[in-house]
Amino acid sequence: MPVTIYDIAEGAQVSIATVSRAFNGHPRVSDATRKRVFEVARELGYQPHATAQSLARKNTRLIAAVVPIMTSAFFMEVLRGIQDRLDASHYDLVVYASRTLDGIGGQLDRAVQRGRADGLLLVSTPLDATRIRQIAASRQPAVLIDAYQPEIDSVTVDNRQGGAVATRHLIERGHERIGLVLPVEGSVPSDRRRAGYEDALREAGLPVDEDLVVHTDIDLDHDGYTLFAGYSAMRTLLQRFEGRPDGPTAIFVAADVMAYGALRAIREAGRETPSDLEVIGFDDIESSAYVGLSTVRQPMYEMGKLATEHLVRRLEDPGADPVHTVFSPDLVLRETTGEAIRELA
Amino acid sequence: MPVTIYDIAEGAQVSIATVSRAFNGHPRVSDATRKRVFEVARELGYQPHATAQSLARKNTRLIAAVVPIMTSAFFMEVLRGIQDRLDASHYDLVVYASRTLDGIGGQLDRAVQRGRADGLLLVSTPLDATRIRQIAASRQPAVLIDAYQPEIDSVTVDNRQGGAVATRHLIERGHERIGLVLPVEGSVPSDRRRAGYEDALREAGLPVDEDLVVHTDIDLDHDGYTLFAGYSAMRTLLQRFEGRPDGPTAIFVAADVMAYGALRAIREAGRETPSDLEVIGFDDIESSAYVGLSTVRQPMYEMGKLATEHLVRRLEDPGADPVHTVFSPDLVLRETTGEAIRELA
DNA sequence: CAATCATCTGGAAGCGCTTCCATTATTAGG
DNA sequence: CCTAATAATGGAAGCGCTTCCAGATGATTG
Repeated sequence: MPVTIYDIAEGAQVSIATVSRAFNGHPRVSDATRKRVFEVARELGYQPHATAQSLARKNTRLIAAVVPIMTSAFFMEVLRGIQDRLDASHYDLVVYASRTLDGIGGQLDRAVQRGRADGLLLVSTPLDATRIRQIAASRQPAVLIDAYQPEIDSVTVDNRQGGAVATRHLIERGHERIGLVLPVEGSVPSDRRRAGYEDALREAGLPVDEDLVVHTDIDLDHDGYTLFAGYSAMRTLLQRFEGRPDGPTAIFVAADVMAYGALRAIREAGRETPSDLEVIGFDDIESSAYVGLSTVRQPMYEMGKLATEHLVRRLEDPGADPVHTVFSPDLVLRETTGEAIRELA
Repeated sequence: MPVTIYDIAEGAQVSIATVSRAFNGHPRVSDATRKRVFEVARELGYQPHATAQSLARKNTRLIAAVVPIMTSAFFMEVLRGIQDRLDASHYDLVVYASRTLDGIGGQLDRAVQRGRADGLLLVSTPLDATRIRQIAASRQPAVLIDAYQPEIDSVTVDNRQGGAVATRHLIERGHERIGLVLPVEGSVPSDRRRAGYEDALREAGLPVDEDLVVHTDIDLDHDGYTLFAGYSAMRTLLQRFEGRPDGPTAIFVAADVMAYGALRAIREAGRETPSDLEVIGFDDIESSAYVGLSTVRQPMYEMGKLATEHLVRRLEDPGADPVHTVFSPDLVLRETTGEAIRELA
């Protein structure tokens, strides 16, 4: 039989109220009593019952994170940031991951169930008006990561600027025919990266050529942010220009994982990176340094950490106005855009 | 004010007991009443309170997963398997991740707290006798993944066989000087992979040369299962044989992520894979197909899924004897051991 | 020395459910 | 038509804690 607060009350000859106060560091408990309580608790191996505490306190000390696509290294990094911040708090993390984007609604339903969690972290989760109302109705504070809604706190990166930065770099390297490999059409982050790509081309007086742009038609349930989607889209692009003189000499791929797929497709086609075709990605996941992939760095870890910081703060102060943090992406140059290979730190 | 079972009892003119029964699909509720209850509940937007249910039912419908090192793709894959199985159940997943191996104890403490979760999934978690007692004392069923203890259910892969399979392949390809790149000494899975490596060498009548083996001395808090650890260990190995005629012509790296690091180190040294140096890894994480890394496949997704299956089953039948499932690893041949590049499916 | 105050403690209500037991209404069986 | 089942429902206890309120005790003050 598990030991309860009653057992230790009996053992220490006090009421359960006092035991509870002792455990919660309430000041109005004499040192002698507190010591006695702890002593008995230790002997009996007492542990407070988390559920009972939750019910009585009206909070669960649980944070729910809703994430689509467990596959991607992006989410891993964000999760690390979340976890690190949470370690410093008394919150535990419930993960609602869905393999498909469609499934995300069901996960959200579970996450917002009354009495499940105290707060919500929504990673790359597209939200329609109904969902927003649902979140509001749940009265749980929420923070979006890699997504934006005016009425909810969010932490994002400036995707448009990132797209521009990547493209400008390729232009500066002398490229005029720059391919763009994208996940599905309609994904907000990549649509904005595309906008940045076009900004940079126009800025440089270069034409925007639809032929150079390819959206994946693969892995739609992940919005195409996968290795295979990048591979397959790149093949499409290569085939499109096969034997033509006006093919791209550089490619901007909207995500590092997709870029890995693209690099593979390029190799399979017997072309070389960077000599035949330069490539730049987006995200800077950990392995990209080793692959030598130039990319636009998104501070994923920091985004997760900061979002959690905001959430924890909002849990203490629910009234505040929504805060939107936008990180600036950084250009990271490596071998796939012509840098010499060098030692890693 | 959130709506409770009392509100809907009042609205439907029944007792709270009946409302509860209606919601839990209890047979002894008339159709008319059930309908009325649901109707009122819908109107009022009622949702059962998860915490209150947990307390009354004495179960949380939560599974705790303890995982070290959120970094690695290995855990991602396992987590996907867990999540997929969980989706088909009514359990949600609490993730206790720790960035360092030392931190894992603290996470475990949280995970086994009374009333926190109904069951435990422990991924690659080294357990000492104290911890095992702690788990037993918590009375939660547990399943180990990528770890073994006689008294606890487990799902593992035959690491020794995997090490042998990888090494045999290199031997068959004509190599006699085969390097071995390992994480820290003392990590159980990699020690067994090493044993397999030695098995294969002896089998073939080749000497086991300590000079060819290198353990990383980097990222010790992750047991060295990192890109950088692989990179750095490989550099050590290359330097050791610099200018010598008896250097390795092939390398077995005990984990794919480490192999990525090793490949980088090889490239930096101006050597080529596979022409100068063949490489085989262990794990077969998703990106390895794209990198063209030969490896030994560990069915990570299936391991996560099966472990969860066992756990869920044990939750219903706590008495059963421990079950130990051992998967056989598969050899996957790609470019780094000389296969021709070919299209991905 | 009575009045006031601060400190410590216990009683009891309550958090929102589930479920056992008892009760009532209904139907079947003889 | 009466009794025995059977079905549907309500009352109430209980899950293990927190916390409000009040009481008791001892210290302080004029």
